[in-house]
Amino acid sequence: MADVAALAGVSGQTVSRVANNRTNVDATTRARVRAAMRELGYRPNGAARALRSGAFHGIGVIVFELSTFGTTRTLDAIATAATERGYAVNLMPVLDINQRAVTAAFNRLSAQAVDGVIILIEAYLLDEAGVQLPHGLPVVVVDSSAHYDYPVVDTDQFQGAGQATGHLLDLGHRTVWHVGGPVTSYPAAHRRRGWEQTLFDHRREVPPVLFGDWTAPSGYEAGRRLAADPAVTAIFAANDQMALGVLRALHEAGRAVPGEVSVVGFDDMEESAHFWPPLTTIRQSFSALGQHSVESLLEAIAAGGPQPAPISVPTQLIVRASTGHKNG
Amino acid sequence: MADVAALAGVSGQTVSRVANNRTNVDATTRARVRAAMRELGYRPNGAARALRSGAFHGIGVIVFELSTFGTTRTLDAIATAATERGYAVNLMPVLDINQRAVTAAFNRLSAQAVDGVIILIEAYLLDEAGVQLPHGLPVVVVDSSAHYDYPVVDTDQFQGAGQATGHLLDLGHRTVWHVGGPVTSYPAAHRRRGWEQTLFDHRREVPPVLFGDWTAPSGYEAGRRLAADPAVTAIFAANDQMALGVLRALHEAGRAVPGEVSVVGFDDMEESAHFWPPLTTIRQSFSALGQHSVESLLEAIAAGGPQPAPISVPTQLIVRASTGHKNG
DNA sequence: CCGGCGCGTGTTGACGTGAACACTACGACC
DNA sequence: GGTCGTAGTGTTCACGTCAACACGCGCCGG
Repeated sequence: MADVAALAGVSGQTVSRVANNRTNVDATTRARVRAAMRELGYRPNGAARALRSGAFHGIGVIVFELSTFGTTRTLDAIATAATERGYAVNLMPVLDINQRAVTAAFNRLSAQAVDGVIILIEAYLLDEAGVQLPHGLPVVVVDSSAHYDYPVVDTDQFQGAGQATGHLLDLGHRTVWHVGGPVTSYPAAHRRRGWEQTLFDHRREVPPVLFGDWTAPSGYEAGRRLAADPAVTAIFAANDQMALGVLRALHEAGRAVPGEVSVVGFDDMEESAHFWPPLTTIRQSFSALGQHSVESLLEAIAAGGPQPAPISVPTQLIVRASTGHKNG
Repeated sequence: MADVAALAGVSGQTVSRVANNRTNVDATTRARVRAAMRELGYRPNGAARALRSGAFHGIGVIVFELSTFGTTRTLDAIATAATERGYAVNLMPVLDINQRAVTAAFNRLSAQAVDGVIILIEAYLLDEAGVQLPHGLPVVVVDSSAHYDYPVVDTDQFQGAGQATGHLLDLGHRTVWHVGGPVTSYPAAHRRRGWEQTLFDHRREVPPVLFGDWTAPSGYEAGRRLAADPAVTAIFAANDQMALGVLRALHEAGRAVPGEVSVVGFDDMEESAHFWPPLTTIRQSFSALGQHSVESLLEAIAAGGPQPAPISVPTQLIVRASTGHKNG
């Protein structure tokens, strides 16, 4: 900055004023400073700025694996929303699911230049790791089961599972089998409860749950067992990837979809519309999820502290070719 | 920091020494400072640190859309590699594909606290936007067609396309049809040239390319046209998502895969193994891609300037059920 | 003709940290 | 017993920026 000031023949303060687009600078002076900036390739030092102003204009996002579909989409929405509001996004990956790794991520966090944090990993990991979140750092958790004193944003898992199950019952199926997510996952538990409650409300039998781990192979494994049981005519998988595995198992067993068996997923990945057959599923609005998290966090930052204000994002049933009337 | 120092009855410098794990601090003093830190919830100010040391220990990653599979996986690998080396990852999304948005992203970049940048968007966007990369900021481009003076890291698209095409010819197919990526995309162009060259080397007829846009719907559209042509027995799609669309179109047209038509994709997404039928594809090592980019960038940062040292990551043919002998 | 006001610009200092240097106390060695 | 080295700690200052205040000049009204 000093170099720019010298070249333009002004003081550093004037350079600062130009850099920040202040009004009280003469037009010719401004032009001279701009020229000097370009010539020297000057760019303001973010660290000094942050130090001076006390705010970093950055948020941290703690993630586990980007490879999972939902996390990625949410992160995308968060990044977009944050950028639009002039905030930078700092990615903080947790390298391993264990206490040490999570704690390490939070220590890294402490040293980072962020004004607040969005937590995208499942709450049970935090519980297990027993992490202590830094004081005075606003936090938003994207997982409705978090029992911390932080604002929470999440998809309405319970409602979505109800839509999926209800849709299958409406089609005349006696009951609905469920391929669930991992036992440890709270979102998976909410979907399971939504399914269970709907069956209960309709006074239907509740078949045993087959647990998967969100991946297509685990869905395939569950699908093979379900395909072997002729009583099974309707399956609700806790996400689209497992539904894909179920579809493959049904194809291999020669059971027609939706002729003999109907299948519903959850998430509405881009690909789901092109599975064979195209998958009926529950659409989550990841963009709404991301936007709300950023908004909540920035509110908390502005207010100087976190204020719990849970937000629940509704889901939408997308009917495609993988579901049909029983014996239809 | 001053508060901690006062509470522990030491100078600020000693607190600094403890925070940085220097050796020359008495054990009892160290313990006292640690206790004071905990009590006051002290965390070092990243901005001041960066200002003092001149290095931010952070890298920026410029991305367009996280929703595309390859970008996400690469970003994941970059984040992991960077974190392992003690670097923070700053996500810089380009909100729109147009000159203004790209330029805006680069301006944002200038103000950000990063020591270097990895560019994950396609090089042609940079060309079109005519952006001027900041001076003195090391850059690595993940797109082998970049003609800038920066280190370049990319998957060997040409080799991969050759493997895919060669595999189909080995199975006895007369020639191979191609569903290509967007005309503007250089990686798509490389894959197209790899396919073309292989057909040429085997003295086969080169059918016209059907251009898609990487998405399953565009693959579906291309697939419908190919399905209508009985001469088509082998299709190489430029990515797995388009291959998925092709598969669906073939199913709908009643053409058996691989009985009548063989299909190969590119990327090896997690789901590809569970498509119906499971998809033969070309696996890219995204983790290698990410790791190499980070390594190249950190080298450039350490050296004080970028040094072109192109890295090409090999591909691997993964044979699954979607390909078979002609008329087999 | 003088006081005051407003605009454009310069000067000073502080944000939190850590390198460089200064200093003290104490043990080892000749 | 004096000199030197070393471990532990304190003091000073600069990193780049910007808010707060100070200054000078021209213009207006009285």
